[in-house]
Amino acid sequence: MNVAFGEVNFYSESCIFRIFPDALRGFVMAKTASRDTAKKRTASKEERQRQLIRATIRSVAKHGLSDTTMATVSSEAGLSQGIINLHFQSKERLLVETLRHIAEEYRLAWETALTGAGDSPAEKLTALVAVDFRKTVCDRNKLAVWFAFWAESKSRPTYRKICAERDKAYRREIVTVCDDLIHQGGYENIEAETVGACLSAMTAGCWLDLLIRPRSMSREQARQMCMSYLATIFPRHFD
Amino acid sequence: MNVAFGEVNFYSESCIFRIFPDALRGFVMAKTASRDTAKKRTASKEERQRQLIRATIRSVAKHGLSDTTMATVSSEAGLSQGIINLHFQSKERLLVETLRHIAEEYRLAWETALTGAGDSPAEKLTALVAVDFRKTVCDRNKLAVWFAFWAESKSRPTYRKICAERDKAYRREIVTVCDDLIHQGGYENIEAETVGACLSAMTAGCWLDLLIRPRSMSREQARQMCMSYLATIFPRHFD
Amino acid sequence: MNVAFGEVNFYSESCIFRIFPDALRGFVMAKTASRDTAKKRTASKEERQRQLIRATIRSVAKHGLSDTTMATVSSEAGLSQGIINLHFQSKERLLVETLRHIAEEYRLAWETALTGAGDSPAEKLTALVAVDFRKTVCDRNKLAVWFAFWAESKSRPTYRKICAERDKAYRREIVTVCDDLIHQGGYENIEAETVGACLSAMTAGCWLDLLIRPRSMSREQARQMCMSYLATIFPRHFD
Amino acid sequence: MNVAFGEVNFYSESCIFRIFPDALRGFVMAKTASRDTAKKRTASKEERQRQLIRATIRSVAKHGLSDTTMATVSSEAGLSQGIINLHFQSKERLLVETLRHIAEEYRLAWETALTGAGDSPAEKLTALVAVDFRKTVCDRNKLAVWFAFWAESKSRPTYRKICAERDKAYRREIVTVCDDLIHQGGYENIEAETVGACLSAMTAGCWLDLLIRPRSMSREQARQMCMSYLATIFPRHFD
DNA sequence: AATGAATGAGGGTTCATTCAT
DNA sequence: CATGAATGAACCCTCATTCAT
Repeated sequence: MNVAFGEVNFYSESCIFRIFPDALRGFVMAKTASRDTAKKRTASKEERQRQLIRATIRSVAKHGLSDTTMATVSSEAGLSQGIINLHFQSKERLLVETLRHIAEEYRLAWETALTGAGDSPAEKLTALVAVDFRKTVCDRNKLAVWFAFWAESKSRPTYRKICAERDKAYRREIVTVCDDLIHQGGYENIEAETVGACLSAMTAGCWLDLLIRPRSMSREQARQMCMSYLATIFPRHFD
Repeated sequence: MNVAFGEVNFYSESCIFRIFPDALRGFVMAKTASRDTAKKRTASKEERQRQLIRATIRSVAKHGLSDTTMATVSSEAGLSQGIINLHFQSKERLLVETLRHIAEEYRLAWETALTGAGDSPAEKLTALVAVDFRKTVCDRNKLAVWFAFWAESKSRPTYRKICAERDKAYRREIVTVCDDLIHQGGYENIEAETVGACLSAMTAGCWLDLLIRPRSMSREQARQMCMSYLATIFPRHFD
Repeated sequence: MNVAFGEVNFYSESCIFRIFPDALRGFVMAKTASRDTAKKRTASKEERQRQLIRATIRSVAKHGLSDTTMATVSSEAGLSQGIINLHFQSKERLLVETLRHIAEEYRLAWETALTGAGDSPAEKLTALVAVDFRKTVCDRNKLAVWFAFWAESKSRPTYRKICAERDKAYRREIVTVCDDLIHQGGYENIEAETVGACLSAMTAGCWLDLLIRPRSMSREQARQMCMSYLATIFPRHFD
Repeated sequence: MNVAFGEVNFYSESCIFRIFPDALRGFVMAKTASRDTAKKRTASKEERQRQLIRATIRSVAKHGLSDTTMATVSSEAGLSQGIINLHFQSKERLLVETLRHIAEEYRLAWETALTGAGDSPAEKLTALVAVDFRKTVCDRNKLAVWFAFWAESKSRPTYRKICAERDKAYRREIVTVCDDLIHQGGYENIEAETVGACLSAMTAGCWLDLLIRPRSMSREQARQMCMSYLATIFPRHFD
């Protein structure tokens, strides 16, 4: 009934431990102890959790974070009331896992993109920008979730921490790549830090536009905007 | 007791009608009709509303929008529970009025800045950027409110509308100024629209950083980042 | 604006002390001590109270007792919020005085009617029945008030007491008249008590119909129903 | 702990569908579809609703309609606060359902009585009058509820409608029976309509007395009063 | 593992009452 | 005498959580 955007190929089976890195891992491991039946149950357990996280994303996008209740989520998932407490113990934990999920998914996306990209810094930058605006990452539902958590992160250290970690890793990567490009490309007066900060800021700003004024801009246009910025900074490598 | 950030010079007395432009204006006018006592009562009424809006901003910043309740707001204001319904009828209206207030304050800020700035497009752009990062506008509490409403605006047409209006006016202005600069400065291949979009995106992105990673960047650094962007686009007019 | 039924000649000036027999009397007396100005103030004071009682009747009729608030009453009276507490100290007292008022008005009405009627028991009975269905007494607003208080009287001794007093006096009177008629008219097997009870019950039942099914019956039809009952009981005196 | 009056033989199990005739029927049917567990749950659900309605009746009788709150009802039922909204969505619906319940119970009572009575109109009339004053129908708590709703029915179309329907059916029946009696018994000058109206009015009036002056009259005395009225109208069939 | 009836704390709101003007 | 802004207790209702099934 409720078909969400980008649910296909949600993430590959192999990386399940990245998705629930902290608390759940031990739990999952414990359960996986005995073989076959356990495996089945475990799989089903994870599936349920992912299903609920997907439902949470849709609910936050549809109703906003303040109006997302256990009821909106479980009904969005087509399941019963008590299911969330069964799998996540509390609403707070569901939300945290949801944030962690999209953060992890994001990290996975650009790490994968980097591996797939060419070796040159310019190609890497292009790949990183492309990731930020590709369908699965830049899905409007997920943007709604990002902004919901960012908005609360001033008052919720837990959210802030998760966001900060995601951000730090990404920023480090982009600065490294920029630094390479600056040195390899002979761009003397440019600071990698500044370019990284500008590019990140621009991306976030574009995401905001895509979220609240979806008609004003497409994902592709947003991407080109960021590329045009790179072109002014690194004229000999982009256009 | 509760001293909020940035309450000094909240806005000048003269521009009260700009702050409550729609519904309240008629009301205020009517009440001000008869002399002294009325004036006093009216003043007190408006003062209460501003006081409550300020308290709302602090509460949203401190607890987040989901955890902002009538109790947190009224206690932040040092007043009783019923006061909000007395002045705003409902929580929803208080929130809308708070958003409207911030939006109007923002518009007023850059309009005033434009009038005070020199005649050249470059000076105007400089002034516009300066406004975005000046203390009263770029106050972290207010940023928290902006992001809170942006986050909900996908699911709340009312919020979206208010945000969109604010945004449209500002964007139009900035594009006009850029256009002037492009033509007067002889920048051929540059589109004013794109520059405006980039600058706006960058500002929003910087605001996000200032909100959730306040140690990573100061307002002044953010401003310089934006100026540096302008410098790469309009090298003969900025540095 | 709000013109109530039967507000003209609300009750004659002379019987003011009947209307507020208990608590208010001392109060009023105290205030009347000094002459002219006092008289004026007192008059104005009573007028306010009557005005508020009339407003209460309209409000109970319009909104029901559960939805009658200090606000509905004072706005119905065209006066300010605090006025009721000023004159009646509490909502409860306003309601009690309102009940007392219509009870007293009712008593006054049939007492007056009896004095005006002929000397024969039959004429008296006719007059008593006529009172029950005359416009000022059987006004639908007032019926709503009667039933509102009757409905609550099981749980409110104060209401029950006032209602009971009104009722006892009336019943005594009607039984006396019936008794006279029985003896004078030579109706042997008839008990005055029973006839009185039946007639009272019928009246109350007709009032109910007039209140909740006003189209099913007019006041005049109700009166004739009661008279037809009397005709079957006292065939030689009514038809 | 809270033993209510007249809870014995609340209504027979077989007639559950009469009690919730409209909205609930479909629901109940749907739920009863699958066997045992469903049946059990459904039964429990209905039981809860009846339990709450009984508690409502007691609360209205004890505190009056204005002072009947979700808290008085749920505590009277020995259940938690939220239970009412769980089963009836709102207080208003609980009240409406309570009125509907009493009305339906009343209708069922006299319909059953008619079937059980002899074939002659006189026997039927006797049965109808008996029902009006039998313990389960003429319970003082239920009378309090009837009068509470009648009192509000001027300002609440929903209540008025439910009362009117109940009344219309009953009145039609009683008029039919009277008509039969008039024709079969050769009572020429008597109008069935009038007798029906008188009898109904008398019943309502007696109910009022039983409610607010319970010591002045017993149910049996009230019944005899009504029978004595019938005896004066139809002397050859009653005494 | 999953359900959904039940709970009760806490939410927004109403409203009788107070009091400075 | 009269007003109406302000209070805060108590209202109805929601919803995260529990638990019997």
